[in-house]
Amino acid sequence: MSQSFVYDYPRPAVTVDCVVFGADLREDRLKVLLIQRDIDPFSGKWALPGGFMREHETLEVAAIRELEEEAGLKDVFLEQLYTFSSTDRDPRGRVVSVAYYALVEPEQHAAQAATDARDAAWFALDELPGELAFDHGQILEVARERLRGKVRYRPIGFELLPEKFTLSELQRLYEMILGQKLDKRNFQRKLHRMNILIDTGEVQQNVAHRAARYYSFDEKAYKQLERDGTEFSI
Amino acid sequence: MSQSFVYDYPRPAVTVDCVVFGADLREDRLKVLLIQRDIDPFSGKWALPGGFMREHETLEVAAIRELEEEAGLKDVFLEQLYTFSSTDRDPRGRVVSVAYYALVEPEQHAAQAATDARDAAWFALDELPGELAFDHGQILEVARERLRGKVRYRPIGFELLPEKFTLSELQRLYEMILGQKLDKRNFQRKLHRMNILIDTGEVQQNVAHRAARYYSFDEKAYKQLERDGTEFSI
DNA sequence: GCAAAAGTGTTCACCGTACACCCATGG
DNA sequence: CCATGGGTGTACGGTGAACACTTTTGC
Repeated sequence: MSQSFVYDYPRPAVTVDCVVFGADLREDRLKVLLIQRDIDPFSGKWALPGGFMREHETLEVAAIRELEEEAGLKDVFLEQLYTFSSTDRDPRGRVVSVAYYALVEPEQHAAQAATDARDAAWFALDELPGELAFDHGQILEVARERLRGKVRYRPIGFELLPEKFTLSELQRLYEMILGQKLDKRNFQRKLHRMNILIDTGEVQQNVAHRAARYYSFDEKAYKQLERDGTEFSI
Repeated sequence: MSQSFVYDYPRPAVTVDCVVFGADLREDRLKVLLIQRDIDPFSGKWALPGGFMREHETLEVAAIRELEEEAGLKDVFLEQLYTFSSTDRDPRGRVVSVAYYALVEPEQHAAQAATDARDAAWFALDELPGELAFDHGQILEVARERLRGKVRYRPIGFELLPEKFTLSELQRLYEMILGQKLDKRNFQRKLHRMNILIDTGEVQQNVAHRAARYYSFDEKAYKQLERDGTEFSI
């Protein structure tokens, strides 16, 4: 099939890069998953997990594969971010990179190094291990901006959250992403009004204060709201 | 440089495709710029203008070049839409396509066929010339959705509009994009409140009704609002 | 004078925002 | 009993939405 492909110019390579944000509710800050490169270029430097797309896979599949290969992460819901194409972004030659981003719980996604990576770890966004490889610092900035914009207009989807969560946890997550404090009463009222929360009936156990209720997302109601184009803002 | 590139897999090709919307204020409807292909695959079919990225250009540059080569369009402000990578989207083999979109005035951007195109023309969105080549019908749908979403949260920028325009023209443009009627008084009040309109002092000439004022966009004020993250909705 | 589009205000309902106190639990 | 976080209501201001008439102009 591709043998018969008529194409006169040298082809650029296509890579995927993944910006996986981890909302560390314990430490109350956002982290990002990085891998330490073990091969040149930028051997020893930290970078976003990612790699070359293969011939028979889509970009999404490549991104999911690379995340597992390089950092041991599975079951991550990725969303396409942007495609980067500066001519000098890779010293090896012409490489176009399609970036994806995701938001997960770092505790449930223990990072572990694998192929081509000396190490894999979570880093707080204000404590990055030096300058990242390639243009990954720039990609990370674009992803942060996108995540902030996204969360402002749409409630964070069920894909991005634990099965069960308390409203305080959800609020802390929003605060981390937006980088600002929110009013507890207003936040709770707004979420309740959206009718996308299901009270699981469970409550926190063994906490030294009044136990919080656990909620889960009402996936059906949420998707219906998305279809209706219902607007939200936090 | 690219000779020394270590990469074991067959490389996919990279193309750009451009969804150029034309707001035809006279006919009160949205059009899209298409070209009729003159080479296989899909010879004779209509398609989005686009083509292969070359080695020493960025995707943006490639998109601008292809728009001029294939349809004679210049000075178009493009925004990246999405990157499509289904494995079967091109019968010639593996092709990843990065789509861009834009909104222009069709009168000021006369389409004319050129390289690889038998013809180039504007089509109303509900009168497309049959099924488009490749997955371009799908790309077009994604672009429509994006344009609607964009216009709902941000006022249409100065890049996308004539130098001078009346508020009715602007309203008709919004109505075309959103596919719904808007209230004249509410629309005008909202635009005025944003403080991004400059009254040019000019008025319509030779119209069989009260002459409308011409406005232009206050680019500086608009960018300032964007920086502030000021929210709008129409 | 008439057809055609421009321009202009008010009312209502809803929502975002600001703000403070009592409740339940473990230690 | 105290420290900790959970949970709740109200008042105000702003904005989106609905709604109709007068003005200007060319013919």
